[in-house]
Amino acid sequence: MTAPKSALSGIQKVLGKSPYQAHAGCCTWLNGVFWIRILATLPNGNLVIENLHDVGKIAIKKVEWVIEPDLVYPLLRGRDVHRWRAEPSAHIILAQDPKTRRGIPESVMVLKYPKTFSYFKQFEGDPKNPEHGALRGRSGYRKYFNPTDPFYSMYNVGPYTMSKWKVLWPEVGHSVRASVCGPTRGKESKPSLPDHTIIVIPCDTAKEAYYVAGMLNSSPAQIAVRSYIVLHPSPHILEHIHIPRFNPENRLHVHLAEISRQCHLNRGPEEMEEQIDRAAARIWRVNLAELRAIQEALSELSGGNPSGEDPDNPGDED
DNA sequence: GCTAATGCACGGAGTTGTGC
DNA sequence: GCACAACTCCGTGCATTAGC
Repeated sequence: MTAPKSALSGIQKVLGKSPYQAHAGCCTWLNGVFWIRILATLPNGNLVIENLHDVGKIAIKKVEWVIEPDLVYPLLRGRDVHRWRAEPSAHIILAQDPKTRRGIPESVMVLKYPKTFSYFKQFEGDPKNPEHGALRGRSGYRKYFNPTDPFYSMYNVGPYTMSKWKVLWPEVGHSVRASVCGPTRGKESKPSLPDHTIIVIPCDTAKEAYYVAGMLNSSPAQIAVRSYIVLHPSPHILEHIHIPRFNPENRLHVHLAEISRQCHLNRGPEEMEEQIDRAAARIWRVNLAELRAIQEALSELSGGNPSGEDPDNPGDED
């Protein structure tokens, strides 16, 4: 760990193992098949979709298809998650049972979701000699699944993936840019699913999610993270940053959750972030002098941008 | 307009944990 | 101690930006 000396005493109060567990998002190994754009909704509810054929390194043919809406979820990519903001930019087809951690059996797919199954079928590849760029040829499928498992099975999909309330941050970057993501509003009330470049903490309630995001985005947590990671703020962060379990009876916790919620509504104006820092500092018992030292050190590390947000991606451009 | 530098996301492989 | 399962971590290469 490297950090300015003046900030060390404050940072030490933040360190420790967290009771929360973080997970990577779902891994497809062939995003160009599973990631889609919805072009239209038909009167019977079915969706006209186009695969995001050009998102990945592996060339995929471009396809327009009609599928059932049941297995389509909003997709959060790394670029969709910012500090205090997470907005899905595409959709993903999840033909997976989070409990068995296998794809939905083909026999069920044929009966219940024949259009979605036929969509996948065109990308299946030769079962005996699966080529690169086919679903059966995916490195992960070959490594983790049997040829008898559904050929559209995915990885890193568990109950946490389907959690209604989540705290997320992108795995790529020099800091944690945390945001809360709840169920989508309106007709399509489905959880947004993170891709595998996003780290997820499942939460029971909205308040708990706002509390955890507030703690992670606070200056004490930010500097602790930045003092030891190089590029990938992965789930291991919670092995080092101690975030006490949310207690709805604890007024400090509830207060922090409320400010964090306001930051999400207002995209984190500076005066609110100062309140976040102070509330988080009280929870960690970091005194005011230590907090000031941390904020100054963070400002130096960020080149005068203590929030840790990318200067070219402030998150309030729209 | 071209080249170099930088940032970041995708895809894959290594590591750790668990059960027998 | 071994085999298998689970999943995190990171290298590579593409896209974007900056400098000339």
